[in-house]
Amino acid sequence: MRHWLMKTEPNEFGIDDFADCPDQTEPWDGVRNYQARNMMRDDMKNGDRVFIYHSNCDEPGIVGVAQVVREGYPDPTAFDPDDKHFDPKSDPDNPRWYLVDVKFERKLRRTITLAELKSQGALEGMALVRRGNRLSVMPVSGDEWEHILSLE
DNA sequence: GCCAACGTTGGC
DNA sequence: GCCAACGTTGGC
Repeated sequence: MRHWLMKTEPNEFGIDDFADCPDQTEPWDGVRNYQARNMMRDDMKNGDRVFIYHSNCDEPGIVGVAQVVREGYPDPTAFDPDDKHFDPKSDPDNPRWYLVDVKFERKLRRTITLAELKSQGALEGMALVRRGNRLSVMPVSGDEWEHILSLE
């Protein structure tokens, strides 16, 4: 089993919105980055666990844990002209964008902030804490996962 | 295939 | 709101 981290903007879709959605399950649509796409399409498997991270907000950091419950499939929002993530170059016969469904597992007792993550020597290899990182889906090693949970 | 211009991300 | 970092686009 692998571990991951997925970013979301709390003013768009935060951890509380996630906890409130039907079946507590959400198709992680709208990702338009090829590296992130490849991980969702090829690497994320049912049962993999995922940190939910709040970005672009007052207190960026890890706020919850989720689980992959449906493996990569074409992102329907790419085909919908009325959707803000519509991509006319994504052909239904040859989809450009993929997503996974994730299920809310729990909210952390507190936000583990980006500042705190950056202060941890054990985490300096994480893509998240490196400068200029813009990936919205990224792998987390087993050791990093355990270390982060131990901070809670 | 290079690379300048442009758009987006996201911390601060 | 600023701006650095990065990805994408498109002319050549």
